[in-house]
Amino acid sequence: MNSGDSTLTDTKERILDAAEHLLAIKGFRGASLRAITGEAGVNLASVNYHFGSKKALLEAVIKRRIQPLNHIRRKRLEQVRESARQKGKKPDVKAALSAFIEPTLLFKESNPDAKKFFIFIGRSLTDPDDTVREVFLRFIKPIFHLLFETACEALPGQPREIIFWRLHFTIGALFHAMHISGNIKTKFLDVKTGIDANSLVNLILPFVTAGMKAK
Amino acid sequence: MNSGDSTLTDTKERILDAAEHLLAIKGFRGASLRAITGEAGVNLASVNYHFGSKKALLEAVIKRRIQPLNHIRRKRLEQVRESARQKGKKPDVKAALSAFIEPTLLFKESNPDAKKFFIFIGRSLTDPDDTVREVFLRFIKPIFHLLFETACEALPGQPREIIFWRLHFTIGALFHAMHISGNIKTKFLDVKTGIDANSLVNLILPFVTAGMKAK
DNA sequence: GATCGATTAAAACAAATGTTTGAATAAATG
DNA sequence: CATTTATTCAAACATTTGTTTTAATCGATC
Repeated sequence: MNSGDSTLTDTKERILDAAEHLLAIKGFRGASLRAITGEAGVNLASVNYHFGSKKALLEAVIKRRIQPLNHIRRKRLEQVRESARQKGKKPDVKAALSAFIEPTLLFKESNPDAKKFFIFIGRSLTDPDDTVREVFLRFIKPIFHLLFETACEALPGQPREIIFWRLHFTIGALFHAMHISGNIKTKFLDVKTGIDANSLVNLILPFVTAGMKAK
Repeated sequence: MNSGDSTLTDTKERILDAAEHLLAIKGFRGASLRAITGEAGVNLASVNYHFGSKKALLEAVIKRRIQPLNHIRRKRLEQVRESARQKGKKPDVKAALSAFIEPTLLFKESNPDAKKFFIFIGRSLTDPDDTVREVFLRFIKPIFHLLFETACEALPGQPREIIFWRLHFTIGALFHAMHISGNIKTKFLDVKTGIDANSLVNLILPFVTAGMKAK
């Protein structure tokens, strides 16, 4: 019986790893269960046995990575708000953006396999498959709202609608950067995509900070 | 015989329209030829008869919209460079960005059907399907290079690599905005997606201009 | 009006998909 | 050890996919 030992979860984790890889490069429809189980070295039927369906596998793949990431993002965003409240000042815009962006980008180096997931996140909101978008949105929504509220506190002069759109521009810039920087191809539109997470943070933060503060 | 009359091209255009619609909302793999021909009201085999293959249909769909769009973007970008050269000054950053962004967004209102294509463009660079990315990249690359050179002239103080990444952030912000603003769902992460093109231009231009100029 | 090429139509094709089945094997339990 | 449960495995299932085929229909030209 399943008692949390590694022999059983081995199969599940091998499936998750292979699925993560293939979902990232092939998408939900393009990653067939035969390809996934083939790469994982397990039987085709084991996906439906362990997860129930392909959609449930997708959810498991996303949840495994997003949940710990969201935990960090939430903690850092609440830190920014709390420390500002203690000082009696409004939160710093750059700090708020950094609280969301830095964990997201550094996440790549937290786990060697997370790199694959980068490509997947970068496509999450525009994925042609309803299921993928729906699952990702469910996870992203609460964090996005927290980021939004923090940004509104940091920029009390700006209308909320403008902040909303500018955060979407930020997300767009970030996710696009994640997609191309996580790409297998070494070049994308002639830019070297092999860039380390810290450098990318230092590139994107000034850009979006200036954008949020604009005018 | 084909002599350019509307009865013949009618079938091809009906296929193109239906394909554009379904490719946008379902993606390349999700849009089946049966669904496309069904919506177009034509026979299944007519796609392979008129276009040769599904991939060739995809190329035709993209080319039909992208080519005229690229023509406008190229003209406007060259205008920015030329008028700056005549004045003996460097190009204006905002003008350069506007030359690329404005036609892209206004394109939505040039054609009532182009709205569907919006979603497709918004996903073009991160599409899970190799074919889609490859075809879009082929069309986007030369314009992106022109935009890059213009931006380098406008920001002579900045290293080219930084400009390169910031333009990618710009593209990411723009395409993400296109995707959600072209979306069928009226709400996306609680923001109203039904926004007219001019308002979106006025929202995104200050953001990316400030981002390009940052520090 | 007959002929010939272009287009449409219905049917069949082979390949690939997610899922289910039922037997075989392994592991755990009494 | 015997038995029960969990897991693996190969095979088959029913759909769906893009493409091809072959015949029917249409349109223009002689």
